[in-house]
Amino acid sequence: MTAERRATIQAAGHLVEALDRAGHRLTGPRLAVAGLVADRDGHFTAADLVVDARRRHPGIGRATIFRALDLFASLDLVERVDLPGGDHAYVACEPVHHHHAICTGCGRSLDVDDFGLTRVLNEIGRRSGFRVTDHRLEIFGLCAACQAAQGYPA
Amino acid sequence: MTAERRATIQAAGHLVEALDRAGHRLTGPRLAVAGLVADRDGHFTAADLVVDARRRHPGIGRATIFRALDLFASLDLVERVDLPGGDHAYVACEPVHHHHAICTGCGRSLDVDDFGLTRVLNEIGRRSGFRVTDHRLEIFGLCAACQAAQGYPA
DNA sequence: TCCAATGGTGAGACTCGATCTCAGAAGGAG
DNA sequence: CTCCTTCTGAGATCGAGTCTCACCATTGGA
Repeated sequence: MTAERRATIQAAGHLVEALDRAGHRLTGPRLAVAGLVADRDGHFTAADLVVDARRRHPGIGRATIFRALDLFASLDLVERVDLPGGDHAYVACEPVHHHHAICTGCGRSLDVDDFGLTRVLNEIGRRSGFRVTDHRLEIFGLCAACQAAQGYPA
Repeated sequence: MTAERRATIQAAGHLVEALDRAGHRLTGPRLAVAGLVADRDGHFTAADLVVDARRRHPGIGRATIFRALDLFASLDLVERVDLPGGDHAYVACEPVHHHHAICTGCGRSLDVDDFGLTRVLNEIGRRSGFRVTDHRLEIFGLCAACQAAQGYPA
């Protein structure tokens, strides 16, 4: 168990470190979920993780996975996104404000910073009298690799 | 029934017209749902409409309401938005591309046009190689009226 | 070393929004 | 009116997410 634990900590390094820093216990199940999240490439649903867990860490309960995801989300280690179809998904990400560009081809997501959005929001507030307190921008499209694969011109 | 039908058509005029134009039947239940949507001020959940319907048009099934909302959404007469809490809601809107600013005080929503967002998205695409095909911007905050009510300085 | 307090866990029941199914009821072209 | 198609209501069903509860693990104090 200790070897597996060490391997997980290595794979999910920053997740584990952030958990520790926030004063949460580094339990086996949490490390396992952190590992599954770290191994995921792109967005995933809670159900995806449940399936992964059943395969790679049988014995972990569904509730524990939801709890771990909630915890990660509360620490901004993971973010909830809403797919165009209305499904909820999660994306592992850095704990700073940014947005996600989600590739509809491969499902990977790309962190995107502000690029002037704040200015646009300020403009909206100024013109409409609306006091913006929160916002969410989700971008959908094709990443460079998927464009190439589908023969788009560069 | 015909009088009620005429009244509904008047209240939910553009919804009904759009349905007709798209070649869908103007049935009683659909007109009723269209009327409920038109009477709503701000965002609402499917459950809200179900409650409204039970009161004002008993006899309309739950499934019918969901089907009508799906239909309206497919015609861009109504848009699905995802509230910060993760709930799904709908907003009646004009069938042109725009975004919603949702007031967390009163729940009303304000249609917002582009205000430079397209430029931001283009910039994102240019810098990252991502080919943006779709996006969703949701803005949360306080409308002018709610700010005044809560004593914010102008 | 023991003990109690705190925090975490698995299992399974439960909630509730949303979808599906199916028999029957309307719309509407002719 | 007749017939075909589309639509509808009722209720079953699904499924994501939450809750409860008894039990386990870790920690820090004595």
